[in-house]
Amino acid sequence: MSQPVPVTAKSHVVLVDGSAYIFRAFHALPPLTRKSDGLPIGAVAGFCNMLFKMLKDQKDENRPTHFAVIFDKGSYTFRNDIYDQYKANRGEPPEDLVPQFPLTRDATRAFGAPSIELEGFEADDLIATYARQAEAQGARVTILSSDKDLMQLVTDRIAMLDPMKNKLIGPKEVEEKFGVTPDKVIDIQALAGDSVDNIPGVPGIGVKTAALLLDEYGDLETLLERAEEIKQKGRREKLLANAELARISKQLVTLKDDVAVEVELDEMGVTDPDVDVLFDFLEEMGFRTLTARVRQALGEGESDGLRADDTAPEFVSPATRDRYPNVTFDHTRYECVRSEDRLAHWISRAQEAGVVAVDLETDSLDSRAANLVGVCLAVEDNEACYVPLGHTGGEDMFGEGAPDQIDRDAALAALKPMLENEAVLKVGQNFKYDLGVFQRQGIDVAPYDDTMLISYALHNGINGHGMDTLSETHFGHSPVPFKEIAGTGKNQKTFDQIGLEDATRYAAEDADVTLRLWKYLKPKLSTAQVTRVYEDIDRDMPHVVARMENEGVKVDRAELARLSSYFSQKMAGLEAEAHDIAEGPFNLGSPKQIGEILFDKMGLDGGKKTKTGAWQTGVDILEDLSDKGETLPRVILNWRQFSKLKSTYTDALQAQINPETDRVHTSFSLAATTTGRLSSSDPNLQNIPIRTEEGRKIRDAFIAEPGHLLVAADYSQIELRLLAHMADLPTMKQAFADGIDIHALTASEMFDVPLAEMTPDVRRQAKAINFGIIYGISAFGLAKNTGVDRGTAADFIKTYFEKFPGIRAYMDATKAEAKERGYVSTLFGRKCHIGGIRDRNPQRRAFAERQAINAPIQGTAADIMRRAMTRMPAAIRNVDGARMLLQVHDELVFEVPEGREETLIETVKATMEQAHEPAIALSVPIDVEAQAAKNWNEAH
DNA sequence: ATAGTCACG
DNA sequence: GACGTACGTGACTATA
Repeated sequence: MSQPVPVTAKSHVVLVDGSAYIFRAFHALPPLTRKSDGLPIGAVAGFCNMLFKMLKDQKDENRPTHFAVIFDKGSYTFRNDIYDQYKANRGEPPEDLVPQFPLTRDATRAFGAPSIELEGFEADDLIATYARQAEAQGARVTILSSDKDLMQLVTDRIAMLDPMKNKLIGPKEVEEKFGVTPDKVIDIQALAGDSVDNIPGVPGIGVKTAALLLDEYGDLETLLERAEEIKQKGRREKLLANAELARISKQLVTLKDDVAVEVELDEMGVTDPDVDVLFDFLEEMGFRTLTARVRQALGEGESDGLRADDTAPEFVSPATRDRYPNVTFDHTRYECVRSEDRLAHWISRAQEAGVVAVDLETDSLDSRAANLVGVCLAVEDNEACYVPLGHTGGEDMFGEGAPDQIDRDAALAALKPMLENEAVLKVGQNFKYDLGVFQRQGIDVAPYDDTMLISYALHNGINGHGMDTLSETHFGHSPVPFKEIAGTGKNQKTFDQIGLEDATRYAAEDADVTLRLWKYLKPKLSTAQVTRVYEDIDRDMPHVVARMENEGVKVDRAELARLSSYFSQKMAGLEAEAHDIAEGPFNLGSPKQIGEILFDKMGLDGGKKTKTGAWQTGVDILEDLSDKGETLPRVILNWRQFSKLKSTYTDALQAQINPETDRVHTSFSLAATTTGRLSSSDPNLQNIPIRTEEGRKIRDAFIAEPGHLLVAADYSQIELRLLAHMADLPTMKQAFADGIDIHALTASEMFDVPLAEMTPDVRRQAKAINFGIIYGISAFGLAKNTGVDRGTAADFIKTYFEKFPGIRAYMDATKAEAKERGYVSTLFGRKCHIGGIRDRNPQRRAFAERQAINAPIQGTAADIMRRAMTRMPAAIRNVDGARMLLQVHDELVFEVPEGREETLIETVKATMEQAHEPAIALSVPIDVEAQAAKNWNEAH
């Protein structure tokens, strides 16, 4: 049991929010039951794992000296006297959780920790009391909870730790969440309210608005007193009308930190548990794995080899923050460069160093609309400069007009030799953007590295690759947020309007961080054995893709406008028809209303609810109803199709056309997917309709310039070819070698039908199966997709495995590899990290397994495509006027002067078909089909 | 902001 | 034995 130990400045007090933990564990963990009698004990198991890890598996400086678990007691507290609706929305706890409440208290005692609760108070109040007491003694406190109500307690010495996500919550994180320092959190909550606890707050005021108001007025009371002064009418009236509600809310959310506790803080001193009591308890629960671990830990002493449990958190405290390398950022050393002399000085420093981080600031996120506002260079940690070139205003500018700046063209001319100097490596973060801007200035930056892509080669699937994420992950440092210097909302300043001091602080830091990321991440490429992936596949993508984005694709606005009104007409007709059948108007765009009409009002069968309790009205459901003879579902589906086409394509696309060139410029993301594919956005040009006749019409609007043609070149069945190679499927490989229709071949093998007698229907089923295999097949999924029942689908899969015996071995080996290493690899060595592959929850694990099966196939195809793309500019240089415009995963689109299309097709085909060479040899041929036409529709 | 739906490979 | 499922994306609309 615990022993009395005085709390001092050296103590580390750990307080567990027991009630909150078991609720979360109950929902997050699989529903285990005790073997002996079927008693549900999943939450208790999670709780015990957590306790065990906490007490035994910690590094010395983090080991708790004092430890207790705090629970809620009863449901009536002093807060109910203040506001009778407090937590009135809470239902009864789940039936399976109720018996686990007393067990967690037993568990706490079995581990030798005090279990603390007090009538009339919530666990939060007791935690607040103890935390403040400990802090007063100078001790360090860690609260195990993710409850935001506790965030008001956070200080330099009091941190929270989310035990499920293993995320440390300090003052910085609280500020990220609420936008104010921890001491203002209660004011935020008083204004914003909380639907979970039924705290009313001020209706219509959310966290964001509350933070803004508090920022301006300081605290809640001042705000309420001066509410008359608020400019926005809505906010003013809401606050005036609900001031009392806000005051009550504040009382409700304020934790009571002076509870007359029964157990003193000093009594929580950590001791070893009584082994007999502990083992008795574990045995009784039937926790065999945990029993073994505890035994091992006690037997082998401190230096045991315990393995971290999948679901148990690794315990990290603020003290471990210093594990990050070199994180001192000193903004005072950044220089704002205002003369050509100083610029020359920085350029020569870059030349001497041989490596320089480069970052551009512009007035827009769209690199084509963007005007250059400034350039940053970083040459060493903390040694960075900002060169303003296009600032138009700002608060540190006296009088009116723009500040003194170096002439933009002179600065670019001075920078150009260094940027193009082979002996100086330029480092950028998401460099595609900057390269695109430089290209438009006639500067071809080389050589360069992109820290985003280095991170992508190293950690795809583990963390994001944006600069802020990388800085936080690797350095524990959050760069100055753009919002901090530019504000938010419609009054947000663009970069040219920001004062030079703020601009320098923000911009130079970006370059500084980028250079440090490069120093930190680049050497990891070779240790992780992904140097080839980065250098041979990814590194040249930024300038190649920047070029494609700059080119854009020509779109016929008039054609889109015509289609738009055609779709409108169709929609109007269908809408009238739908309202007629439903005998009343409703919003066809509202899934909620559709569900209510079909299943509540009309009382149709076959309704299913989503996990949020709404009726499902997706295609599957509506098609089912339609097959049963209902007319309304078909009408809805048709309306939806036209609505989609109109809103997403004909209308949205018109708005994206650059009026000067009549061209549309998408943005390709090079590090967005877990498999190596690109993605496209603003607008997404990788999902332009093709599958239906009406949708295909959109493609008529994607055209070539007069005197030019579009060429579309597609890899044919590349994923199935790669599957045949990787899983070693001789029959399939032979079929590809012979140029046989692969889906027909599959059908013939599976259903014993000679190729000559193949029917479209049988072939269609085989095609669905082939796709299913690539996706990590399940009988359910296949059944849903082919329309056969689940038993038949299961038979299909069985037959497939028999006819193509390599498949099973491939799948098993891939799953095993994922489980063993946490990632799978493409043929080129790109690692795809798979989260959840060791998850105890069978559903999540199965999902991860399907990802693992699919990733090497999809990823290898993506690698081949990337290689083809980076080789393409050199390959098509001999075709005058040919330009690469778009990539759609297995397709590239080009524009070429009429008359040269045949040469281009020949070159493109060869480049694409040989893109994997010489890195790998394939036992299947790679085939590319290409066609030229006036528009994208006919080029297929 | 999130959920539902649907467009693509 | 039950449970939910094809892999990878992005955009729009309704709704909270």
